[in-house]
Amino acid sequence: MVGKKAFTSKQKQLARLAKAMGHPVRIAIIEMLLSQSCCYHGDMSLEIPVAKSTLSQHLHELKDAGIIQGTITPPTVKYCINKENWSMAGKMFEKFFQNDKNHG
Amino acid sequence: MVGKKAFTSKQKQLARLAKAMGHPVRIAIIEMLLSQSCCYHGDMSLEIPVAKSTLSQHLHELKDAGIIQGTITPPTVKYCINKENWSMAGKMFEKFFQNDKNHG
DNA sequence: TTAGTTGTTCGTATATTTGCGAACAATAAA
DNA sequence: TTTATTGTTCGCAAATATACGAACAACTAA
Repeated sequence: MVGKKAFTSKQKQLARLAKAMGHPVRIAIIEMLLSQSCCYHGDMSLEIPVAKSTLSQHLHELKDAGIIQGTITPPTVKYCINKENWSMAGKMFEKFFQNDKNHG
Repeated sequence: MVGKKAFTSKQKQLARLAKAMGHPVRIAIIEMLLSQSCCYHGDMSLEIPVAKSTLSQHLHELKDAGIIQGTITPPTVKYCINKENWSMAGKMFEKFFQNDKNHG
């Protein structure tokens, strides 16, 4: 039990982002938001094969991970990608896949 | 219940890869393998703060997802990144983050 | 106020994940 | 054969994740 290191915050953050993307429903949500700039729960509900309550849960998880944002525009809720965080996430994954430790 | 589309195999594959990366232990494993070319269970066990049986489970998951490979070299087992699959995964994530539908 | 629309939260059930130690398997060494 | 080393699998417990419909909240329109 000596010498074992705790996880770094980068490792934890990357894992958190990956986990948030680790479900087909959430991949589909992100793709819709990326391709249409913004979308409404109802729109997504027509395309994605889960109950609206389940969709809401997945949206909540993506929001929690910082990947998307929601804005209330009664009676609907408009979701969009959190562009700043999405860009950061993209860079993290890029570095990870390149294992590029010298340009960070 | 009309008009809902099943998930594409790309969506499912990306979600599967993301899910496999969605845990700090598995991120740490991949980082070790990327930086040292190859590693042994025992080496990783000294660095990563989980029981050896738990580590074995995580290695199994990464193998299942196609990210790593294991070769028995008695009495140890040598793990390495499945470079071909890793490269493909990198490209999938790259496209996803760029939402680049015109160059695939 | 009463309906209607949209989306979230609640309550519940089931499935999966994570984790550990014990037991096991495979091999090498004595 | 016995012992030691390495790593996996088993058995179990606890925590999370997934999913659904019902109920609810917030707002708009009649």
